[in-house]
Amino acid sequence: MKTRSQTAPKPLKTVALAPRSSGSKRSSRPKPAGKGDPRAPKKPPTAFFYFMEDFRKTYKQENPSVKSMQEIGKACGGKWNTMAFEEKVKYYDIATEKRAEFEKAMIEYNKKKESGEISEESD
DNA sequence: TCATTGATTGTTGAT
DNA sequence: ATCAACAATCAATGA
Repeated sequence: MKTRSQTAPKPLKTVALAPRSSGSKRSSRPKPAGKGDPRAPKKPPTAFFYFMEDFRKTYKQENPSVKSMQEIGKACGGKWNTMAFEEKVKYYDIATEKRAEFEKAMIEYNKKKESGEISEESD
């Protein structure tokens, strides 16, 4: 409800009227601004990641032989899909709070940039 | 690097 | 000029 995301597939507008007109495939990010940013707020882990932290331990206990995150990741995704929203909401809640802080940090970060770019702290 | 999914951000297109 | 949507990249882990 507050955030725009949260897996809320809403009907589009422009897309409905103009599906893909103006052929312009923006393949790849035109301007990777977040590459050389001095102190750009990094993205906080998503609910899935938080769940993974907990799942990792559990999975490791049941599968001490499995150390590859690749396999755990698949297992995580599999279970994540079977998990009830009530269980997931718990991780969503954590991630949501983190995002709130991240958003705030991003706003200030943008302001700084707008103000006059951030001085690269000469260490 | 790989895989998982979610989330964010940026750019562009259209009105 | 502003809204809306898309699209791609990134986030951590652990060998």
